[in-house]
Amino acid sequence: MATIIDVARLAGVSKTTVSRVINNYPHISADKKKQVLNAMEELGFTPNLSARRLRGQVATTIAVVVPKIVNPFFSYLVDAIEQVGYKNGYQTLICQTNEDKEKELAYLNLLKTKQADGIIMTSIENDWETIKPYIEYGPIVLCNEYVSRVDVPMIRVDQYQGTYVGVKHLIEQGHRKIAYCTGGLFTEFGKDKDRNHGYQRALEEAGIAVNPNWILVDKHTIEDGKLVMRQLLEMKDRPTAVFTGSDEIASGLMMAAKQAGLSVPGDLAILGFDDQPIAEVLEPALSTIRQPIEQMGRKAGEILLAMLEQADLEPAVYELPVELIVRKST
Amino acid sequence: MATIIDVARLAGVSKTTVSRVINNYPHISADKKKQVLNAMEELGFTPNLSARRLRGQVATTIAVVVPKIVNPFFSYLVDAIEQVGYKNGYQTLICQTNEDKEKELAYLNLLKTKQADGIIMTSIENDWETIKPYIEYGPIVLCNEYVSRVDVPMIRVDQYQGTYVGVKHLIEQGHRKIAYCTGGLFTEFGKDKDRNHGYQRALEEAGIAVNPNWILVDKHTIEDGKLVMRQLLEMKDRPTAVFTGSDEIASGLMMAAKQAGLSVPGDLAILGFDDQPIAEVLEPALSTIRQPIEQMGRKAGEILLAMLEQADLEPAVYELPVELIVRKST
DNA sequence: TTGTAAGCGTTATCAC
DNA sequence: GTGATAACGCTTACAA
Repeated sequence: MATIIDVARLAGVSKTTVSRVINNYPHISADKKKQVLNAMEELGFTPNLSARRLRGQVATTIAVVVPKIVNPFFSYLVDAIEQVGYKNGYQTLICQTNEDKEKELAYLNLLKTKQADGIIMTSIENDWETIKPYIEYGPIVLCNEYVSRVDVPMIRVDQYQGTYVGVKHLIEQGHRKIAYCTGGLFTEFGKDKDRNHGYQRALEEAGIAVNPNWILVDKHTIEDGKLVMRQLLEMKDRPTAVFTGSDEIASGLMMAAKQAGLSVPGDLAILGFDDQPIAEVLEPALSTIRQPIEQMGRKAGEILLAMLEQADLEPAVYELPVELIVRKST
Repeated sequence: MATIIDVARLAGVSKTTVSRVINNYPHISADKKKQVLNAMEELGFTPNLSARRLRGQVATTIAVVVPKIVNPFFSYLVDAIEQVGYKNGYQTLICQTNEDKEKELAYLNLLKTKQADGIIMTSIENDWETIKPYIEYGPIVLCNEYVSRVDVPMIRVDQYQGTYVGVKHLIEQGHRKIAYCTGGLFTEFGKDKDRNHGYQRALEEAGIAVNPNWILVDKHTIEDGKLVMRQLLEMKDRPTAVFTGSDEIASGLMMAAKQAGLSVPGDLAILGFDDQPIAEVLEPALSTIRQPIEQMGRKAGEILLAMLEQADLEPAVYELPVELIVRKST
């Protein structure tokens, strides 16, 4: 590989001058600049980023932490972020935790070792107290996931509202026995908390009590959805509608329901979350809560880049709207 | 950030010794080693990778070039590669070209600048002659995509066989009017070529002539699929079956077909390609050609890592089997 | 077994 | 406007 010295030699200037050309220094004579440019061209020179990183503070890489890239929600998010990054000359490092705490920490260390200049986290495995110290090493932006303390910028959708509106919609369709099937847990943290509250609040307003048997947690995949349906079928007292935490669980539910001879939404109404491509191709087409994925990704990317340019950006919470999409499954 | 020098100072040894501990040098006294380890722990030391890269030849990053990460085929491929990488201490850099030649070249430059130690390409935008010179800078493995000259290892499935078997299956179901709808082009290069040949060969064997009106190229998304269906509907002489290049196109086709009141497979048989999750949830469930995505990714990762360890690995072609999955749409 | 010192390719500081 | 030179943090001869 050609280095700055080779270029300098060929152009008959010092390496300082070459460096100045690379970095668009203002005061360089036109002819020397041209000589350098020619030499760079001739040698096929590309600056060594490790060296630049080691030396100065070039920021060129952002890392995106996702739990599972095969989940369309996250692949679309990554897509949006990557586009913003690329447009601004940044590379995107994709970090898949597979919901592993260790792996998440390993990826956070990218910040420490300056392999990544900033990180966008779309999921959180460790406690916030464990993660927080890393902001010392570079900007962290939370996108999709969030925590109660505003130490870092957070891009979120109003999960409470989304769930509330969804469950309310089911109630308006005449349902009183509404199951709740979520990818998270039924806990008081972050995203889960808000969704839970939305569910509870909607029921409460309609004077309906929560039935703990109908709370199904930690469900993620199509396969999980099928399993859940089997569980529901075995119940003596069966819900007539299910609010799900993702279109994928909803898909599994719908498949298993149809297979069991249930009509959707006649015997069982199913509501998804996300509005992924799959929602539209299902039969009946899936009603769902649309998350503005692309907007979220773009916003997260833009904010991280802004923080990289001016380190003192005040962390804020950016809330994006969700939307109820009524199709045929409810 | 703590450096090797800080650790050395705290441990009361030279930085060489620290370096040796980091790199598991054999001959170090147990107590000095312990001192160093303690010091590293206390300071929360993490080696600076830019420095290591600049100095020696540590390989820690592989890049995966994909056209579109939101395409499940590629997100599953990336997933498999990432897992292999992580298990062996490598990071995975995801490079999305969006089918842009410039962007592909920009990503190939990662090799040149040693930001990536090796690259797995799952798609190719530029001519092979343009890409080939980059192998000078580091190993390149082709996975899914392939070219006729074996300059680099290639992991591929027998696209010819897949297409041939699929089309033959349609013929066996009694179809004689079979459309061909592909993501690529109807050309004589790489993957496209083999698929085309498979289609032509199967027809030929059954004594059926190719109808150019039924060759639809450059179709990728669900939306494309819908559009294609509209095209088909306008034809006086309509095919009774469609071989598609991906489950996504097939989904779009199926949606539009049902909307137009056509029964699948009664009025129109539809065959997908890939066997993505979506294939199973469609109604009727989609018959398709299954690609061993996970295997492909794993193999590609393993081979790249092997090349990184021993540079002189002879490039070979690894062919993986495809499988016809008959469901309800054919 | 351990330490000293040179150097990887770049940029910032200072001098001219 | 241009050029020496010293860092950045690490590894690796070479010496001890």
